[in-house]
Amino acid sequence: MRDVAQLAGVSSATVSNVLAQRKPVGPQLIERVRRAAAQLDYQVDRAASLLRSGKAQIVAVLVPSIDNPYFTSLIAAIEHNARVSGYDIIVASGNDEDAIERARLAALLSWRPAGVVIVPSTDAFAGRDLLDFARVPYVIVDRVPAHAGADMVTVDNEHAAAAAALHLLRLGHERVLIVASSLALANIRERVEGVRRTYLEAGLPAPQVLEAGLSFEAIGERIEHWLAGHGQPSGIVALTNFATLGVLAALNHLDLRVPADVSLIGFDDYAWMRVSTPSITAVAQPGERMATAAWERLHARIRGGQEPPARLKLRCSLEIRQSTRAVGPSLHQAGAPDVKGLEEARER
Amino acid sequence: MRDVAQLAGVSSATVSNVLAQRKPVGPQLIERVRRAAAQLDYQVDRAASLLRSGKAQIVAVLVPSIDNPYFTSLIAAIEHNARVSGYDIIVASGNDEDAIERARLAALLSWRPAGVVIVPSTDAFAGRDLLDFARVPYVIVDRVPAHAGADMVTVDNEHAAAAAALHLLRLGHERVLIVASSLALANIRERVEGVRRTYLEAGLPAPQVLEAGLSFEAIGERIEHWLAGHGQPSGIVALTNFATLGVLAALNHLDLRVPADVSLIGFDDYAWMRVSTPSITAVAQPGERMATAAWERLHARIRGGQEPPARLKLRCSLEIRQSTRAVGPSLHQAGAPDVKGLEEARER
DNA sequence: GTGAAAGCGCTAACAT
DNA sequence: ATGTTAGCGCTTTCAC
Repeated sequence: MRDVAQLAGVSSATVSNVLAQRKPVGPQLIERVRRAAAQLDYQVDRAASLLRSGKAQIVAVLVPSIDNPYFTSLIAAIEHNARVSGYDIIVASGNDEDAIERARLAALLSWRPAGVVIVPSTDAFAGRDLLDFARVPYVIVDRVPAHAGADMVTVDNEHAAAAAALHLLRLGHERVLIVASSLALANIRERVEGVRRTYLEAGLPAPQVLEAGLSFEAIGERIEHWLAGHGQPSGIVALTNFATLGVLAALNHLDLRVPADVSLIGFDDYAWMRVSTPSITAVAQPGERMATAAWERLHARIRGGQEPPARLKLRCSLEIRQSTRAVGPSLHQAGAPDVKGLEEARER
Repeated sequence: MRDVAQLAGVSSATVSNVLAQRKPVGPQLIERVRRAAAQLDYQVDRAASLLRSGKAQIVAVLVPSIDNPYFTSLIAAIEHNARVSGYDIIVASGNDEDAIERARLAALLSWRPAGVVIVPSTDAFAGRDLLDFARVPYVIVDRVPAHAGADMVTVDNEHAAAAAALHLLRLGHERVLIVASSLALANIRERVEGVRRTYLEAGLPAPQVLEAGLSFEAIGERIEHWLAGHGQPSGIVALTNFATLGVLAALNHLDLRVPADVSLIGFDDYAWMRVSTPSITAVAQPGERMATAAWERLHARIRGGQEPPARLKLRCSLEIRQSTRAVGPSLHQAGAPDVKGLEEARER
């Protein structure tokens, strides 16, 4: 930096101000400094900058698992947004465990990131006190703890699940199984509730719920076991992408065909769902929009925004494909009025 | 740190030495310092540490794309290994472009990472000079530039592709299409060569090659177009995961059944390939082993290892599933001696 | 084996 | 609008 200052014939403070666009500087000096910096291939030493200013041009991203494509697509979108604004990202995985989440978060915070994007590993949101103590702006994505005075971006889980349920309902499915990952997560409970309410409001018994776990291998086994013990539903709603995979694995194993033997609605929307045979009807979460919204919130806070924290709920869309088919008498065609009314109420 | 030193009744230098385990310190002092640090919840300021020492406990990971599950699984595995050794990771995407790769790499290097894991965006390996200039240890993964005096970890692409080809050959497939992403990448060319050589050595004409692009939507369209113009092969080898998806999309669209109408071997092995109907025969790359090997190399260099750079080639495995089936007279059952010989030569 | 002191390269506060 | 200067918190060198 000294060299740049010398070459441009200015002080180091001016170089700093030009490069960080902090204080107003005369246009000719700006030009001289820029040229000198370019000529010397100069890059600010982020360590020194960070040490002095106390803030890094970095945002930390903490997700429950880096192996889950849902979270990695979130990371990719955040990375893109952050980069455009000149921030690098550091990532870590909480491994679905509170203790690890805390430990990883502490490590990330020691970089003094300008902001943090966090998907809590559990509803306990074990990292909250660390974040608050560090006074770093943060935004909570996807999983939402009960009480948190912070910005949050999620999807409308109940609405999404209700749309899926309504689709099955219209196709005449009365015996439906919900495959949940873990009911300890609020967003999963909301999804369960969306399906339940839709069925109850239509005057049908509430679907059964299977809590199958977080890893897709385990999920497959549990489902297989459940189906053996409870008999076959006509439709299944899988509430996560791993649950969707697990259901398919189990059905394959039991030699049950989709949608001939059982209809399936998955959660999350991936390329393979479009190309598999049959293609999979699925609830598509707006991952990119979530990431963009989260970044906008965080960026505003980083720049000192003081609006009260808000919770943003985005709508999912139901991508109807080949894995769901009509069975028995269609309630919709039969013109059942309560279902029709429900539809309008929910799809407004 | 001053507080810790005071509480423990020692100098700050001693605190530093204890915490970083740099110089030998008396066991009682170690204990006192440790206790004081714990009591005050002390964490070293990484900025100051970095500024003074010039090295961060960070490794930079640069991949061509964060949207590709192949690369994200690599990131996940690297993150895990690095974390165990006390390093955080910063990630960036080169977006499959040399210029962006260079720019992102420059940004990452300004953090003075202890090491870099890089999957070059193209064979040009545009970041080489930056890495060499920064004198930072690095390891090149997956894609290997022609000349590079650095540690490299790849798979044996030619062998893997040959195994896939051999499988089709044994099943009697003589008219085979290779769907490549981009022939500008050496690893893709090696895969093409593996298939070609296997067929040529068996006395059969070389399979045709379709260069379909990097995005899976584009790939699907190109394949559809190709099939319309060239007629239908009996078997397809897709050389990347996106190519595999693209092939499936195209076949679906043309209403061709797998494996009844055409057999398919994919590249990379994901959960959905196991559970789709039919399940997809695929070349499984040892992603986790690659990441572990890469980390071991890098870690050794970070600690000052001076062995000459080496290229490590790992073996892939062929996961045989339902998407491939025998057609016509099986060359294998017919006991064609050249094929048999080939098999032994390649599967040693 | 331990402590004292210098200084890494930058930015913020202040002076001009 | 620009320059001067102090000091961020640690690690390293050197003296003991």
